[in-house]
Amino acid sequence: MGTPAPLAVRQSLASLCGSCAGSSRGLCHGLDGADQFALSEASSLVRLPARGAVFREGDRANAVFTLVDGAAKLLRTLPDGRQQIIGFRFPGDLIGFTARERYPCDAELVCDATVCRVDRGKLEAMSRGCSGISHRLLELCAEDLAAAQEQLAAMAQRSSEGRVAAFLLMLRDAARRNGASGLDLGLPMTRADIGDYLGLTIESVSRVFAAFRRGGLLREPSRGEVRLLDMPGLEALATGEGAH
Amino acid sequence: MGTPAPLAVRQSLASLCGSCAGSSRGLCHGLDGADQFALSEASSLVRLPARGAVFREGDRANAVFTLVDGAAKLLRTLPDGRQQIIGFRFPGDLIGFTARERYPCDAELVCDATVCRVDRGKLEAMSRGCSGISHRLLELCAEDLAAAQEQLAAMAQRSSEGRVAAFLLMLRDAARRNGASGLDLGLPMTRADIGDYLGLTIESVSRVFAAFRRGGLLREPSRGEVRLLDMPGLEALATGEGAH
DNA sequence: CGTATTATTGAGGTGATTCAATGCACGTGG
DNA sequence: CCACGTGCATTGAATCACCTCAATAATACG
Repeated sequence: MGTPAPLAVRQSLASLCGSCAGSSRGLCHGLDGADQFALSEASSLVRLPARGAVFREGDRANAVFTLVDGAAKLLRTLPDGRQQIIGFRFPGDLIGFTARERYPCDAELVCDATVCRVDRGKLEAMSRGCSGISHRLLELCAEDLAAAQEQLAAMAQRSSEGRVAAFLLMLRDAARRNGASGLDLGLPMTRADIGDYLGLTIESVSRVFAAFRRGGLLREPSRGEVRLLDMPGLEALATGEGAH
Repeated sequence: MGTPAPLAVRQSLASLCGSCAGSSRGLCHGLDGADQFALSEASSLVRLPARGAVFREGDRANAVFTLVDGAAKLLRTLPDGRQQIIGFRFPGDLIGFTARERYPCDAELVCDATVCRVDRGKLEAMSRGCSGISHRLLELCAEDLAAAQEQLAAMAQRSSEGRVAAFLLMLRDAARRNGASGLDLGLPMTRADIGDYLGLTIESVSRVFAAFRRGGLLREPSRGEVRLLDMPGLEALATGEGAH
């Protein structure tokens, strides 16, 4: 992990950075070539299986990760054993960035995935040197914060249909950021995951999906896929029309 | 606003910084004397009345504020006119820090308050110079993020009693950070504010308070004051005993 | 003192949950 | 190839928690 990446990996990272610089979320976004190169020197690609943990709550936060491919969930296990899902992460998203010594939650993959691991010490050393990275980290943190607060607002006073609609639109936005149309979505997470995220039971989630299907808002061509058919309808539900 | 603070104010800031350096949350925490002085040079004290706005959603984010005294709420106005309260802030808390160009939400005072205004340009210039401030900002942002995620977890699957209990404990923690016992709390916000924060109606909030009073969990000696009588009971409710 | 604002309390309705049963897809082993 | 088990999703019926609507009470303020 601490050793320099072999040439082949370094090259894949270079191209990776090339692509993630185009995204509005990646770690490299807005960095100049030198910074990007420095970053790729400190990083390594890791392939992990579905249900694998990127890290666990309480682990020493020795690295940050960029999700290259796949999908992950951030979660905290509650005292009574249930899990609260904090959020989902998609390709291009940063995972595990914190100012604390230990990770504040688990990061678990919902399907096979590839992550780009960046050593924290090296990242911090770099961020002291070049203010570009340091500023970028702050931006990312602020963005995460805004997203969390957004979601908070979303969650508190929305009906089950509103929550699921908002969730689907979030999924759509994530897909769009990665170049997809936003009409056909991968839905790698289970109903249980969605429920734990939205504060609903499995059954409620299932019923809402069924209602959306009946109402012509979406289709599910197969397990793990959704096609959104009525964006305006979903937007309306998510925006609180159906708040109560 | 852009002019240097008069000597009297500067002195009060010096003492302010002295006190806030003791807190674990203030902007100055962990900064050395020189940094603290530089910071006080860039700041000014402002006194605002209850219901006054520190800033509004969409305003250019030209400054960050430390709440010196009083209490504030952060909120977003929903399309249908209701307000979603993102969070409450208490003395020592930083308000309005963002990486974006504009504030993402309103900041409104729930009672008369004093804030310490720091010009953003100066703060950023300083943060480029001394990495102490820059790192502190990142820490604060990460802390806010953790708090928001914590609250998210709290909110989603808790009963009304659990939510109010969690809210009271949050208030207690804020009071403790400012040196109070945590038993007698100021409760400057209305039931409506609490409801908008917790995703409950005014009536539900009122009923929960009534139930807590009947159950001997707390007393309300007067409007705007609470005395917590049964911490373990409240903790139990907040921790999800009464999850459903 | 009267008015506005905030808080409380009750009765009834609605939506999400709980409990329970069934369906469906997938992999495994006979 | 089919029987079986497992995990995930769906659906139904009954319950319960919170909301809505409405009236009253307490408090603050001019």
